[in-house]
Formats: sequence, C-alpha cells, structure tokens
Amino acid sequence: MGFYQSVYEAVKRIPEGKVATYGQIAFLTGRPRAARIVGFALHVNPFPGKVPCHRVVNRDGRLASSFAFGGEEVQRAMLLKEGVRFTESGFVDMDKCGWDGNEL
DNA sequence: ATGCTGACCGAGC
DNA sequence: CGCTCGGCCAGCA
Repeated sequence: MGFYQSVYEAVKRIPEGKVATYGQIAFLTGRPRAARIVGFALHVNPFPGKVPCHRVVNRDGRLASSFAFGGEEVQRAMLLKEGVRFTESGFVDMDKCGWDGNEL
C-alpha cells in the first residue's frame, strides 16, 4: 500500500456537488506539497465508479488536461449533473463548490 | 542509492 | 493578466 491508495481514499470523500484541488487532496493525505503525485495517482489508476476523479481539479478550477474517462467535456458533464456550478470561462466555481475537505 | 518524470502550486517578470 | 521557472514528493529503471 503506497501513497496512491491514500489518494484514492481522500478523493472518495469528496461529496457530490463539490470539487477539490490536487493540493487539497495532497493535504488530506498528509503531503501538502505532493499535489503532483495526487494527479499522477489518479492518472494511472482511475477506478471507475470508485474514485470520482472528475471532482478533482487544479487550483484554477480548470479540469485536468488529460481526463481518464474520456475528456474534459465528459468531466464537465458529470460535474454539472452533480450540481457543480461553472463560470462563464468554463471553470468550476470554486467559491461555492470548493470542498473545504473537512465538511463531513 | 541516483536520476527522470509527472492530471501541481506559488512566486516572479 | 499571461508565461516561465523552481520546488516539492512518490514511483520506476
């Protein structure tokens, strides 16, 4: 069991209608500076239905450059379906949908 | 152990 | 406001 496993556990804690940044996940795993590892962890092991990697975005609120499930458009559709709001620029509204990481 | 890589983040120009 | 650079940390050859 490596750091990746901890990442998946943290991502699964993200509630619907909310999104978290890679840095946020990294913080929950105990490695606030390991945001890059978080991204790569989801990239190499995107468990469909188990780890909602579509709820994980970068600090800009923008979706990942390479989404494992198909593409940014697919990710955006799933987030909209869950109730996540988007800005005119096509970014996630972090102000309302930004997960504190400690609400639950 | 060393070096390279990577879905990042923050600061600087 | 947009791009570039360095730092950070885990996994792999």
